[in-house]
Amino acid sequence: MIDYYLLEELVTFADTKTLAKTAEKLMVTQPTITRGMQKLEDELGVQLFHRQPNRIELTKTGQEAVRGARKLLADNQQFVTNLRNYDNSHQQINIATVAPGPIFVARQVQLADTPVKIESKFVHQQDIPSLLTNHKFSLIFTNQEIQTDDIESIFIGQERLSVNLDQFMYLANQQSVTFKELEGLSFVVLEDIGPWKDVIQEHIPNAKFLYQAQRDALAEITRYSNFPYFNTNITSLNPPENAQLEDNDRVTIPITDPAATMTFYAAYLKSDRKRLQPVIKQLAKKWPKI
Amino acid sequence: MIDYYLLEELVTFADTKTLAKTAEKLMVTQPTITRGMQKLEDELGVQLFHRQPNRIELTKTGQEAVRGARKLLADNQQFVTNLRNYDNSHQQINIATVAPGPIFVARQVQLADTPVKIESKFVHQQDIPSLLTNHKFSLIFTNQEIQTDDIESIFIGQERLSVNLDQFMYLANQQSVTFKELEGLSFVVLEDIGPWKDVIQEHIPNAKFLYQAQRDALAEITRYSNFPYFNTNITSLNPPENAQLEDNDRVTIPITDPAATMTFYAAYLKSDRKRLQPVIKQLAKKWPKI
DNA sequence: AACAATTACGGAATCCGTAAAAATT
DNA sequence: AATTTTTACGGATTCCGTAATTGTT
Repeated sequence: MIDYYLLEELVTFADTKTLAKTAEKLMVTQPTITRGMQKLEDELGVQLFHRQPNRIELTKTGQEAVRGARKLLADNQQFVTNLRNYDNSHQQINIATVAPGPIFVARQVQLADTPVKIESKFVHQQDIPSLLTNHKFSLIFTNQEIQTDDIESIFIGQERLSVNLDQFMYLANQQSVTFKELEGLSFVVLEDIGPWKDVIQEHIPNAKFLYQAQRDALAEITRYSNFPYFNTNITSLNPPENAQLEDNDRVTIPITDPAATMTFYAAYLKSDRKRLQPVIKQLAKKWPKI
Repeated sequence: MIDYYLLEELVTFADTKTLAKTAEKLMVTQPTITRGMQKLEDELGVQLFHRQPNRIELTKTGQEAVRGARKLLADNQQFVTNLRNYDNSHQQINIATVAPGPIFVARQVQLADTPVKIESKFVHQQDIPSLLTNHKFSLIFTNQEIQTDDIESIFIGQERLSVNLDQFMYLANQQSVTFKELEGLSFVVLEDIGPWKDVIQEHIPNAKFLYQAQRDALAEITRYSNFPYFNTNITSLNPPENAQLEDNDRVTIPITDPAATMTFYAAYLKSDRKRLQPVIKQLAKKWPKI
């Protein structure tokens, strides 16, 4: 077994090209590195360096050793972080999501023994497998099903987009609207809404979107202007302090296009299925029907 | 970075279930293991064990740590052997094959600077990718093409099976034979002939095969009996000491079935292409045409 | 009483830094 | 002259073994 500190010295040498700079970077003295590389060669039983009195460089085998060493070091690092994530995952249930909606539902979940923690930043669809297998999160809401050897996903519920209009707006009397009918309007929209951003940008022709980074800034704008903005059947679960968004001068009208309805699944490791069962049950139950 | 000796203690504990047995297996004293596991928990920052005064067992996190540790240890081991193989591969060219034929051709190869070493045991087709990427061999003869991200294979030549018959045998006057015509005969065959074994067993109906492990035992039998045996266009490259197999009382007749012709490719790492080019060139050149 | 784990202390092995040397640019 | 690697030696750190302690079965 090769000790890590030797691999670290080797990799640093590959980056710095001299033993002196290696020593400096690792904050030790040159002789330490000299001995380290001698020991590494000795333990591996292969020649890693071409040596001249004033010059030392990697052999082909040495370069191959560097490649392997980099991987071993990265794997060791990964092992530690994975394990800490795993430990964390098993003292509480960490939930993430690709879009804001499911957060409101997840907040309603209460478990007897296990705390539930919800990540505020959204994750990207393509990162979900590694985030689960690395135990960074135990359960991730996604709008695309995932099935792999280790991961499965289960239907949780649907979120339908509505538009919130000034009551005197010409569309305000309709029971429902389509994206097409919203053509050309200017909307105030939260900056970070995950895949919804693509949905509205693709489906509402010639619309302008005034993106707001902060939720309270958006609330402020909608209160003192008549810009339309978006709601869903899920945002009704907003906590009371955000209830100011409910405004009598405005009406909420559902959008009927299929693209305005997003289906959410909960993705998790199959090995976690049993542990997560009560959470998933509550989520599906508390999810507002359309 | 976690030191390997701690991971080794952890893995051994998982196998033995008590610190005492762990110590015994690793040939150290119990306190060493106690301290080691304490240090490991401390460095990882997670609880690996449920501890009672007289009892210690892995937590769930501990079990996860064991899985990770096993992999890290195996990877470290693999790193060392890979590197030694790599070093070896770059001081000589190591050649292996799935069938005996190409060995005779490979023996003809002579390079100015690099020695060529030929593995006597045959490898299995499915092991070729790992044998190449682990640098166990640099070039492997196979009868199936291989193309992956790292590996390519190139046509080298064809080997055609002939049958060697007693000159007074009823088929001995023919210019060629088919497998079907050999039906029901008893053949003396070398035990280890790779994929050829399947070929003859599948294609010659009701035949009996008297397998011989040793080449000289087979030579002995064929000399003092009139059992038919097999040759190919490649075995003509046999070194003189085996030339005794050339026997005037016998005739060699080619088998015309497509299955009696085997196509060989040389598989190697794409990164080795340049280094192997002269060998491959010689091989293709010295390969006897059918 | 027997067994398993832990703690305390002293010794051994390993690793490191300082100083000096050797050789090149 | 300046830079780089290597060797020699003494000190510091870490790791280990022996002995003793604690608590359970």
